[in-house]
Amino acid sequence: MTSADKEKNIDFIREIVERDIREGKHDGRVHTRFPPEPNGYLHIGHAKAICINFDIAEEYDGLYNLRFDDTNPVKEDVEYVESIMRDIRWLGFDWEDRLYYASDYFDRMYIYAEQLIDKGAAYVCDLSAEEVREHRGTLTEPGRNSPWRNRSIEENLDLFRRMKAGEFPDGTRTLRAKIDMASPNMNMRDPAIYRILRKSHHRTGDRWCIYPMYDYAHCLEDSIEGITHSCCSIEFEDHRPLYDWFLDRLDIFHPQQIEFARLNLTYTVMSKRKLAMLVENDLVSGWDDPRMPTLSGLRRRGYTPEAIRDFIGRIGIAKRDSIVDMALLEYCIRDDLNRRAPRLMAVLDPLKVIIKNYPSDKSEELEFINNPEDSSAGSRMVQFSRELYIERNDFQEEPHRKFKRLSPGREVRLRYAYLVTCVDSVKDENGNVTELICTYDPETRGGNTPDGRKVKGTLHWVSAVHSKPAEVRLYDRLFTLENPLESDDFIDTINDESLMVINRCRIEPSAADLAIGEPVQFERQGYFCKDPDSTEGKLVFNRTISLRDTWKRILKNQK
RNA sequence: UGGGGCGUCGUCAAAUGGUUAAGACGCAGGGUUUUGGUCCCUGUAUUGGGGGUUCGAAUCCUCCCGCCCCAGCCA
Repeated sequence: MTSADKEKNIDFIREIVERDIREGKHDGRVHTRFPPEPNGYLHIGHAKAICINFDIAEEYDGLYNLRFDDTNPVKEDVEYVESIMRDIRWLGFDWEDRLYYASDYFDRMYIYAEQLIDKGAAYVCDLSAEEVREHRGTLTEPGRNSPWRNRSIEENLDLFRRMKAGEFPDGTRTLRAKIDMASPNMNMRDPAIYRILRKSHHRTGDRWCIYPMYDYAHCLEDSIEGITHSCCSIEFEDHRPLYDWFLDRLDIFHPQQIEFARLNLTYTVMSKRKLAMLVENDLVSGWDDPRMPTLSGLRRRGYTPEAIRDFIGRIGIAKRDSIVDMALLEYCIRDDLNRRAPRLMAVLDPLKVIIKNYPSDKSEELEFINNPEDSSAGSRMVQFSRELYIERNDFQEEPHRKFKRLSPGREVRLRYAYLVTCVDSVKDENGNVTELICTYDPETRGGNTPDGRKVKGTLHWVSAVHSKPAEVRLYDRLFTLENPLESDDFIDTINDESLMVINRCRIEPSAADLAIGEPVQFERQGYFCKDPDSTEGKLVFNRTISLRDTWKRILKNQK
């Protein structure tokens, strides 16, 4: 692609970045960061933030940092820092040696806080949390100044040092920025910048008993790292004046905070709290349940990083609230997997087929194409024999008008094998078909017709003796509502059929050799991958996504 | 009812006063096909509402309406 062909439409953030480069701001340097708090697992909403920050840095020859924003030891844990790093690497990003922790800067932040006090821009406040709230005012009424607001610099310095030294109990004092208790922006009403908190930190242990607050810490972290563009989600928009205030007061390197809308997806929820609720109430099997929008869940489900990044690229970046259609994500994973997933035959709901005129002591190898979309994927040999399984719903005793598959007297193709005709069926006492009797045409080996005759249907199949049993887990959307939050209680809208386990599946033997998570297409059905629950003797597959199903649509449109 | 932000196809989302208002997904129809898959083709909006400025407005002004965020010693 030449530069003239390049897509001209860029998002507003890239526009800002390009303008800054053009104008030589920060010497044309671009440096971004992704700053998760290590207090939970990453979801696809985080993937958007990661891609925005990291892709932009890459596109403009810049750098990106991974930084853990670990300023609140109450909620944080190393377990999360590990899972976060694993997920980001899985997405395909490499922060090289630029891994940072807010806690690495605690000393510098403390020094900056003393500077703020020195400048008369911060004070130690003895109000309780409750009293602070009372003084803050409301959305429509201004707040009142703290009685401690006009302490001398010396007293503030002394008190702040003693806070650090551990002389005061938790919660008894805070360091506050001295801004404006009447500001229409609540964030500017003398926000707390340090609190006393005796809680062991996962990295600094018990070295500190005071911890900086987000608004104070975050701009400093960005500044210290020389971040040029600090892209965050939109709820921080009215924190930006505070972000700027600290940096201006301290007169240090000043990054630009830019806000964008968070990602929402239909038929799921994205808040950490709500996802946690699903886990805690055993509504899902864990954070990596394949129905979860977490990166670990999507990974286990069989989503690829390429599909997720493609998706993020397609949804664009803007500031308005939106709910992206899950169908777009599904399109992206199908599109990716169609190109790369090798094909396999698997029968989910087996119906026995006897090929009457095929010798019972015979079997033969037939050549199957591994991926029609990728000739380099080659072919494989698959065993054919007298007794086979086909999909139960590929047979209709009294076929629907548009049904193209097997029915009494009709000839269809068994993919890559032979044309067969159904001549009889065996039923149980309830009248259910338990077995089909067919004949095959030996002239049609490979599924070709030397006489040029056409058949409408082509079915997948497995050989009864050669195939292996498997458990298959079919997933559907976790919620029945496009927007579960429109319900009084989103839990009520959980889809009872979001997980369907089927146990008597039969699968082509080579499936046993697949690695955990390796994507495959079960022909005519969908994309699947082996679940970590698989053992030596038991194959377990997750359905990542079904193939598009126009047959289902034909039936639906008829109703 | 204070402040901040946002309203363009069913869903995302371009358009930066002059285009028939991009594109993608979805949906509908058709073609190809040894996967009812893939692929290909066709169709699918006058921009929240009213006034105004202008030769010309989704873009500018104005009034209204609607949605989101903010009253943690969370991030």
